[in-house]
Amino acid sequence: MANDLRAMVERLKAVSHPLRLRVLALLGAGELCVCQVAEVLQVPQSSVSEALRELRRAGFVNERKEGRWVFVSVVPQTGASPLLEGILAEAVSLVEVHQDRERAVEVKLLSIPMVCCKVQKAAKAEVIRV
Amino acid sequence: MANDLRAMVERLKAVSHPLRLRVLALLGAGELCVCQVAEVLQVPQSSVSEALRELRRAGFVNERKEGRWVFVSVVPQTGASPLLEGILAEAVSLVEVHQDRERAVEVKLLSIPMVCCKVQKAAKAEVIRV
DNA sequence: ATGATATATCGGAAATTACCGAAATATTAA
DNA sequence: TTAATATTTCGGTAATTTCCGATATATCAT
Repeated sequence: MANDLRAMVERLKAVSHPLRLRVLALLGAGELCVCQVAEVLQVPQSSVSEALRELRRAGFVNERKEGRWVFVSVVPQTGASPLLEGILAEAVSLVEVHQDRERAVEVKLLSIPMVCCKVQKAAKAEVIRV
Repeated sequence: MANDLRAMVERLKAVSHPLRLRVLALLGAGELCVCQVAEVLQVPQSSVSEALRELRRAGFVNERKEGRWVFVSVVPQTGASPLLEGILAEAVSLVEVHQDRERAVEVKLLSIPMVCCKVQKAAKAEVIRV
């Protein structure tokens, strides 16, 4: 990615969004698959997918395919990006981020990813049925 | 300002904009008045004013009134904002920012601020006349 | 007072972005 | 194969943001 002002603005835009910043901050605590992120944050999976696309475009996250799952993580910190460091450092002090990370631990203990999308769909159906 | 995720997103939005990021990075090299910023960056003065309003709202810049001039500067770095530090650290490596800062030195040597708005208006009139 | 300069706000059309359900694609299991 | 699950892309309206000229306000000089 070009090292010019426009490119930096695009990177900033990528995190100037509640969901995208939440996702990045969540991944700061460790790798997750897309469906786990959706389950932790309780948002539509398509929204998570779109958020991750932007974060990838901005060079903040990597992906790793494993079967039908896509695991995403923050790019390794080589000290090459003061911006990313600053964002993560500031984000970890936010209560929402702390809560999301606690919830991620629960989700992982519940032997998800195998069932998390299923869980989301069931929950949605429940809402409709009631 | 509240220390929640929404507030951090608002701060990020404030710099997710070419002009606003340029202004912040320019002020990182030292205090200037509004008209000097407009002269250095060669943009309408109202645009600079609006950019500064957002940067002030985000808590990135301070203002100091002196007569009819408003001098603006980056808030003192107390290490309390890793985000601001990261933004400035990343911005100083951009060629555009380097050029803007060099131009700021010229503008200050030309005994501006007293005449910089006048200069801008004259330049605009010139364009219209030709 | 009048004029000149600096700054802020306003208007409002154009461009951009957000949002999420639905549909498409991919991989695995039975 | 068919079914189930995970992910991405699409559609399309609503909401937001951008941009800058014009206008308003403030301060200083004469």
